[in-house]
This record gives sequence, structure tokens and C-alpha cells, in this order.
Amino acid sequence: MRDRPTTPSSAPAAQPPVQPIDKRRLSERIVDQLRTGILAGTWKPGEFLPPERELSQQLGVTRVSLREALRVLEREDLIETRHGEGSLVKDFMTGAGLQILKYLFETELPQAEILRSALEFRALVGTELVRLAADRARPAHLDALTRILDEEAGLLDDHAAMQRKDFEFFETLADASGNIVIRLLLNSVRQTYLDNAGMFALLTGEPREIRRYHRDILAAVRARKGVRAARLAREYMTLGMERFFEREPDENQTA
Amino acid sequence: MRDRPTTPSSAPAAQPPVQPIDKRRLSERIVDQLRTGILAGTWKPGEFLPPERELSQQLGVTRVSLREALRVLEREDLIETRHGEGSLVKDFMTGAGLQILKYLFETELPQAEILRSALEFRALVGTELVRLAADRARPAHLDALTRILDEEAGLLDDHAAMQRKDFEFFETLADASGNIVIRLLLNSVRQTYLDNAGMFALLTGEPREIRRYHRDILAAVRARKGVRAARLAREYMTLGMERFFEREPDENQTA
DNA sequence: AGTGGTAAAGTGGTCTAACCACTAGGCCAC
DNA sequence: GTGGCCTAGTGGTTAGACCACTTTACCACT
Repeated sequence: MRDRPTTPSSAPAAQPPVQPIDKRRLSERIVDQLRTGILAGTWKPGEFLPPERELSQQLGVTRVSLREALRVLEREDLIETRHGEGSLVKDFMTGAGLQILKYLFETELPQAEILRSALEFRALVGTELVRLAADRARPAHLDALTRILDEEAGLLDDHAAMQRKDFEFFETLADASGNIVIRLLLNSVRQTYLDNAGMFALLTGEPREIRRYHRDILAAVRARKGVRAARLAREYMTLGMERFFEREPDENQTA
Repeated sequence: MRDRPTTPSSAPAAQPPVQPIDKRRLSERIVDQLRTGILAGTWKPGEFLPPERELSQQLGVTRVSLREALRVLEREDLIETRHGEGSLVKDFMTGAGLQILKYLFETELPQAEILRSALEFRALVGTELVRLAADRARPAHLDALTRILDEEAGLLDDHAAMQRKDFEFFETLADASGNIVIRLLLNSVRQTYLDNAGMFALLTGEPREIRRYHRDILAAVRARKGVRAARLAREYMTLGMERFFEREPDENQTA
């Protein structure tokens, strides 16, 4: 393919002159709108959403599209639809699962608490996951980890890409840990992590630093040094927290 | 209300002579059927489900009901519906979140691995959750925990009820931990845990033993002895594993 | 007082049938 | 090559009708 007089497509693309078009289903956009309303408190737990006929008319869609949206919100445990009564708004804090974390990042106000929780949780799971991986990793896992490390070598200038690789690295470790629940857990938080990769990037250090830790962790895992691997993982995942939060009185003695 | 010549309703009810009627929505039953098929491999990742028109006819329902079901499966990351193409079955092991754990317990064959993963994960999170709770629990949390312990006193003969209280106890500790992500995580696994309470009951010991641990953990949390509380929690949550699995070479030194 | 039948209003659940929108593949004109 | 166009297959959306459930109130028995 020869060069042509068009917008250069290589390198970090500048913003194009047109707006992308929202091609999502109506039901998806309805879900977004209603979920935002619920998380923001427009409808409070214990209240009912407007009747389907009314709500669909307000939204300018048919009941069919609205109802597809309601099924999704129900699966997210944000509402409970009752035949003959209506759609009851539930308390997401005691009902909704990890999937909604992504939306809390987008909407909830006291972000600091949410971010702290997320980093703390990441450190907690990451540490144990690595410990297990060191016990149980099989050659195929080690190969996969090595390959990721190789690929990272070419991404030392692309902070965002490195962040994605970081997640992939720990996903592979989760595979190696032989714990299917942890594997599913990472699936649950993947979207949250990738959507906020930029924010996490500010906390997790430079690409070179990330890769250095990955390298050391892999070495420890390969050598089956579970304690050392876990200590490295904890150190790595605590970097960001130390950078952004006053170090709390911390009596942890995990290593 | 006087006594009447009808089936006694007190005490553990014997099985009634009639079958309960499935009042769930069509879409829910469709979801069950399709999800089972996907997890069992009837349709494999990369394949497309039959076209909506065809599938709805096979199921004996309209596209409307089928499509509500598809939205749920899509939210569970088991399928991806593409306009103009069809509904693609995805690999649940790399896509689906913790919500599906419940169904893996019901359908997947190598249950031992899943059960081991669940117990291992429970121990891991439970331990750290207690550690955090000891650091941060506030009076209101301690009161709630005390109340639960009181209620447990009346349930020492009801293994199943005790199991539910156990979950409630740790949910409250999650509140006390001040970590919203862990709180949401417990929501994600609640259904799995309660639906399989019987199975876990076999592993977690007698009600009296459970309560004794709860009491000791609460005492340590109240005294802000994070290390001791965590050690107790780990011990408690490891009991079941030791009972059912050969103790693996374990290099953990978490306490 | 308690029980059960009935009716009405409001709301969710399901169906029918048609039409719109997107994707992929093949063909063709430029 | 590129773009236009057609066609077949599939999902997306609409409109309106009707069924089923819940709540409330009223009423008729016992």
C-alpha cells in the first residue's frame, strides 16, 4: 500500500475533526442513564422506578427496549422487578457486586476512599496470588510470563500500554495460581482497571520500574521462592499507595 | 386462631404433598437453560448461538422474551451479541466474573478444584479483611458484631442458620474494614456461599466452634490486635481445608 | 371476628407482526 | 485497488394488544 495524502495514521493520532457516533443499542444507553440515576440517588433504595409505560414514554423508547435495560439492571442487583408492583430500587452497597466498581469510579464523589480501597485490595490480592503462583506455576505459565516480559521491552515509552501489560501479567499469574476464583475475580475488575488505567498509571510508577518488578517477581516465581515473590509483589503494589496517601499506622506484618 | 385439622406447620416441615410452581419469568428460565448449555459446552467459545428467530421458536417463546434473556447473558459476559451477525459465545474463564461461580458449583464436574479455590480464596480474603477491620472498626461496627454474636447463641442447633450468621459476621467485618471493594466482593459471592451453605457447613465445623472463633476474633478486633485477629481468622478459615484436603506443601508465613 | 369471593385499578409479562439497520459476500464499474 | 451496489441473513426497534399478578375495597357468608 502506497502512501497517500491523508491524515497520518501512525504515531499518537491527533484528535480527528469529527465526533464518533454512538452505535450502542438503545437498551445500553438506557441502562447507563438509569444506573447513573440510581448511583447518584435520583431514585433511592426502597423506592420504585416509574411504571414501565410511563418511563418508556419519558425516554422516548418502547417498553421492549426499556425492559431489556431493566433485565440488565436487575442482573446488576441495582433493581428488583416485581410482577404487579413495579421495579424496586435496591441498596447497591449491600447488594451489587464488583461489576459496579467501574461506575463508582465514574460517578461517586468521595473518590479518594474508593481509590484507596481499590489500591489496598489490589495489593492484598496481588500479594497472595503471587504467593500461590510461586507454589504452583507450571512451565506453560512461566513461558507465558516470559513472553509478556519480552513484549514489555518494546513498550517502555507507552505508559498506557504498559499498564495493560501489567494487568495481563497478573492475569497470567492468576492462571498459574491454580485458583479459579481468583481468576474470575480478575475478570470482574478488569474493566474497572483498564478504564482507569490512566489514573493507576500515575500511581504505579514508570514503565521501567514496572518491568523491573515484573522481572524480579517472575524470577522468584520460577525459583519457587513464594515468600520472596510475595514480598516483591507487595512492595510493588504498595508503591502507589505510599505515593498518594499519608502512610497510615500500619501494623501489617505480612512478610 | 384455633387449632385446625391441617398439616402441622411448626417444626421442620415435612415435604408437602404438592410441587411448588415455577413462577419465574420466561426470560429467567431461558437464561438458566442457555447458561447451562454454555458452561457445559453445548455451544463453545467462538461459536454463534442459533439466530434469534430460530432459537426462540425452538424454545417456544417470542423473540422478545429470548432477547431479555440474551441481555442478561451478555451482562454476565457469557455471550456477545453483534448486530447483523449473531450472538457469539465467549470463553467464560477469561471473561466472566465472580457471579458465575454459583453456577460452576452447580454444573462443572471437577468440583474439587472449584471448592478448593473457593476455600482458599475465602481464607485469603477473610484473613486480610479481619486485619483491616481491627485497624479501623468503629463503635457502631463493634456493636453490630456483638449483636450478631448474641443472636448466634440461640442458633447453636441450627447449622444452616449458623452458616448464614457466619457470612453476616464477615460482612459486618467488611463494613468495619472501611474497604468498599471488599464490601462489594462479599456481595458478589454471597449467593454462591448461601446456596452452598450446606456444603460449607460440612467444612467449617460445629456451630459452637464457629461461635467460639467469632467471639475470639471480635475480642481481638475490639482490642485492635490486628495481628492476633488475622491469625485467628486464618486458623478459623483453614480448618475446613485441613479437614478435606491433604495439606499441601505450604510455605505461607502470613502470621 | 374471621373467612373467602368479587371486582376494579394499576403494573409487569408475553405475544404478534411488521419494519429498520447492520454485516458479509459477490459482482461490477471505474 | 477502490467504491458502489445488490442480496441474504441476522440483530434492533416499533406498535398495539392481551394476559397475569398485586393491592385495595367491598361484600357475603359463617
